Amino acid sequence: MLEEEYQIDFFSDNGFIRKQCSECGSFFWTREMERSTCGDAPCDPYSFIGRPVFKEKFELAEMREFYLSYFEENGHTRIDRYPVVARWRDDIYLTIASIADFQPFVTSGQVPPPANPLTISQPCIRLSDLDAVGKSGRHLTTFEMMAHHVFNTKDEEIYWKERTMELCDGFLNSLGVDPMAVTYKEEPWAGGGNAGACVEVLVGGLEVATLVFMNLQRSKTGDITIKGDTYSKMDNYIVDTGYGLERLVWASKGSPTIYDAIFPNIVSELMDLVGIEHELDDSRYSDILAQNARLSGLMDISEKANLFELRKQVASTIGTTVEQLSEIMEPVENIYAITDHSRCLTFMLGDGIIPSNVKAGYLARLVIRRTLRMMKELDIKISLSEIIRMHIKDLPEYPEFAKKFDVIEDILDNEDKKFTETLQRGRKMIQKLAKHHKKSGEKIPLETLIDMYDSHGIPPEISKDAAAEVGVEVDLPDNFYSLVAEKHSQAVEKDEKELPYAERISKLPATKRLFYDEPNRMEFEAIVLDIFDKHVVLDSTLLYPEGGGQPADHGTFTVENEVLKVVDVQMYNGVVVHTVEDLEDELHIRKGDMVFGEVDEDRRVAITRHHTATHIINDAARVVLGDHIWQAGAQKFIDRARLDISHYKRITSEELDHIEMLANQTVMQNRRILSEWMDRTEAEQKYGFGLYQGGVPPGKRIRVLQVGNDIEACAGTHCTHTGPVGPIKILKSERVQDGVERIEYAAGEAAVRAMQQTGSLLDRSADILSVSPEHLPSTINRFFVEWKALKKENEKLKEELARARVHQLIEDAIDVEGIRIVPCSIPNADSDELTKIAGELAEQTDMVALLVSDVDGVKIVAAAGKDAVSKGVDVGKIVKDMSNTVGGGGGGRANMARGGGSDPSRIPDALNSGQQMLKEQIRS
RNA sequence: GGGCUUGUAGAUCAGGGGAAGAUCGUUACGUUCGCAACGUAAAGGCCGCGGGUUCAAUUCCCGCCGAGUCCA
Repeated sequence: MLEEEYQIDFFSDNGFIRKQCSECGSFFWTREMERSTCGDAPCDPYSFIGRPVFKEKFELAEMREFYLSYFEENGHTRIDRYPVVARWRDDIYLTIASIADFQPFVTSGQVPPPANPLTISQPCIRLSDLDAVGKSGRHLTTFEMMAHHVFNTKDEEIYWKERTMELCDGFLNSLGVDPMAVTYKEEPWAGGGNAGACVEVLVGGLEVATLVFMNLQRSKTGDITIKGDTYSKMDNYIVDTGYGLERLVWASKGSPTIYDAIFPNIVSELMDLVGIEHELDDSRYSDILAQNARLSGLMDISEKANLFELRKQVASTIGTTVEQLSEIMEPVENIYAITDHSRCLTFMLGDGIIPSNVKAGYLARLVIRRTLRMMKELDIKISLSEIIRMHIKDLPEYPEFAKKFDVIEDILDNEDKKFTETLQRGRKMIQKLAKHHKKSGEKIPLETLIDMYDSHGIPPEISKDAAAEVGVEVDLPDNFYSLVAEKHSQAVEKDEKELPYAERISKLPATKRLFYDEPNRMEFEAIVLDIFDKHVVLDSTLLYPEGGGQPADHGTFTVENEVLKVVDVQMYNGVVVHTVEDLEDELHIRKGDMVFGEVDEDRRVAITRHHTATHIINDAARVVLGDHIWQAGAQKFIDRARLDISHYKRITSEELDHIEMLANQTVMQNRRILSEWMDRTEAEQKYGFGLYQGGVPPGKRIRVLQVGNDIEACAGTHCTHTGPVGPIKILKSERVQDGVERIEYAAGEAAVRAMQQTGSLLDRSADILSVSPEHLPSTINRFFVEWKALKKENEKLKEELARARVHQLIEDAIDVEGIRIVPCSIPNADSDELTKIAGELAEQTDMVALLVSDVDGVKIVAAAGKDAVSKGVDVGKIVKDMSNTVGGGGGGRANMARGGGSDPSRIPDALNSGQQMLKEQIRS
């Protein structure tokens, strides 16, 4: 990053000088002439612990309010926080920074910001340093990023670097900071395809804010290189700041750890429960924690080796051993981590994440299981939801969480149960394996441990424990989890679908979409703006382009008696592109032509009904299942539609019936469906992010659709009233992932057809049994029971028959050197019968049975008694040979073999040769 | 979205191309005044569903359905 990027008048006007850090070499600005280091770790250690840097102590709510009102007073509009689950984005699951709220559409300039300049305190979740949480004294999974943002365009600049620095410095001063303790460090920033100059704000060795001046975007032809990538200037340039609320509170209190600063009540309550004295007043005790935090500020402790190093250093400075120190630290660290994790879960679950085995839900489950494990380790008797209740009480600024508590409790009980089951299963598996290894006197190999974790979710510590109980050792390397990561091959990055003709399309004006204002009109005239291959762009259209889970309309274009079938319609940046079927000698249609267009009405109507039905079902499902459900996807077809919703249990058939009934009641009430194009920001403020159930549409204005109590941003086609949707029939539900249920249903004529189909299925089935459909269940049950009884009886009879034959066959046996052999053809006996007879015969230890039957080709079964086998008889070989003779194959063991073939005419030959072989085996 | 594991008796699981097993539970009988315990015996299986390969599939292959789990 160029030096000139940091030549800001603010610095020179306010007595700052630019220096180069004697430790790390980076440049920084300071008011203190003598300073030689940049103020950042590891060049400077934390100096604020025990020596708060601001005039007074702040609690979280106080600091948040202080910050927001400071920026309000300085011309910023305060806006509400966004959810911690980034539902408006498909590239990240969690909101990781305040700027994430405005990506991609606001930052790219497609959508205006809700206010400009604005200020916000955005709760964020980052799980990347999960292992350090609790141990480092400063890491959190959840934090609030307080920010002021400015979105400058090439036409209008609100403010840029000067004002940003001024505001930051002013804010710190109003907190009563010692101006000499503040340094501003230069640090190029890059992330998410953007980059820019950045100033890190350091107070007392702690980074409390980052000021990013985002004005670059990644570009292959760019002339600015940062961290190996090339960038070029953007038309828009954005002030992206981030002030760490929790860190500022920590700095204001100067407590040994950030945890003691931000949630002291819950920490001490948990300490009480575990029976640890958390005596921050005890200077020796708080010294240990402070020393730990100071030193860990200087290193990355995500590696176990580094944690040990940290312990060693802390132990030596306070004059104790690593073991003693660990004994003190570990329970405390776990309590810090539990408190942090449960706060994280409060936000996650409060904002509606449902734990699952995929996506954002998996992250929630990951945190839940870590927390439960630590709670088990410390033997904390209260439930996780109780801890969450404490957080909710501590966070009155978030009244929305309290309303969700009952659901959260239910979800967590469920998760606890599942985790316990998984662990039980795991213990059993490990112990079984361990017993096996104990016999051979080996350790359990690492590979097995990785498998247990990877495939069954058993943490290696648990595996180790379980194995130890059986007395088997386990090697558990420090880098276990990175070994697991290695096992997962790098995912191949798929190529972005390159849009053909992108350039030509970008030059065309947005197509007028007529179907919103005139939903019932099916014919139109329009002018051809451009044609490429089979793609036609018009100035206006009635055909709906695929989007929002609604498939494209079909239809026809007529130009001078030539009819073209439209088979696909897509929209790119507001330009609707129609694809027609086989444009033969391309010249039937030219730029500037007037075309007569017609929509395939049956298709449109069917899809429209299903789309409206989707909203009705969603509304009904929320009533039946609860407010936590969230649309996770939807697709409409001509004959049915499906809706995926987040829900933490399986939907029961009673619930499904209830949903279906409510949906049909909504239809029968023939309620009006309201649709309105609204300013995006206004809509968000009025209806919240529930609008974006089906995804976030781009654009300044969005179409807000109200069906029953369901209000969503939706660009699809809809009935004007609920009545015309017609009957709604739920077809089935399935669990598409853990935590996501799919409901499939048909509406209108499709529903009638579906009901007719099930009806006819019942009628046909009932017909076969000559009963009426209402007697089907009992009749089928009777048949099934009878069938089982008959099967059993049949088996018994075969056994009896076999025994009966056995007597006869024994009499016919041929004696060969003390071994009685029975070569015999038994017509019409199936292979089960042969097996029973042969088995029965071979009970006699000196007997060999060679049985052949002509059922379904040829079946051969042979069995030999013990004595016969010890004399060298191997019926496996014999059957193999005989089977070959009859055109098939077979084999088995020396005492029992089966085979068969397809040529019954050779049965005598096979029997003869088998008999010969047998005699040879006995004699040799 | 990608990977791995898994579906066998009411429950927990073993087995594995050639006659479906164990333990617990259930029932009956024996012992007992009765119960527990013990002994003896029995009942209980579309080996998840549908295809394929094979003389033969619960077993191997493919698809579907269900369950579990790791990762992005």
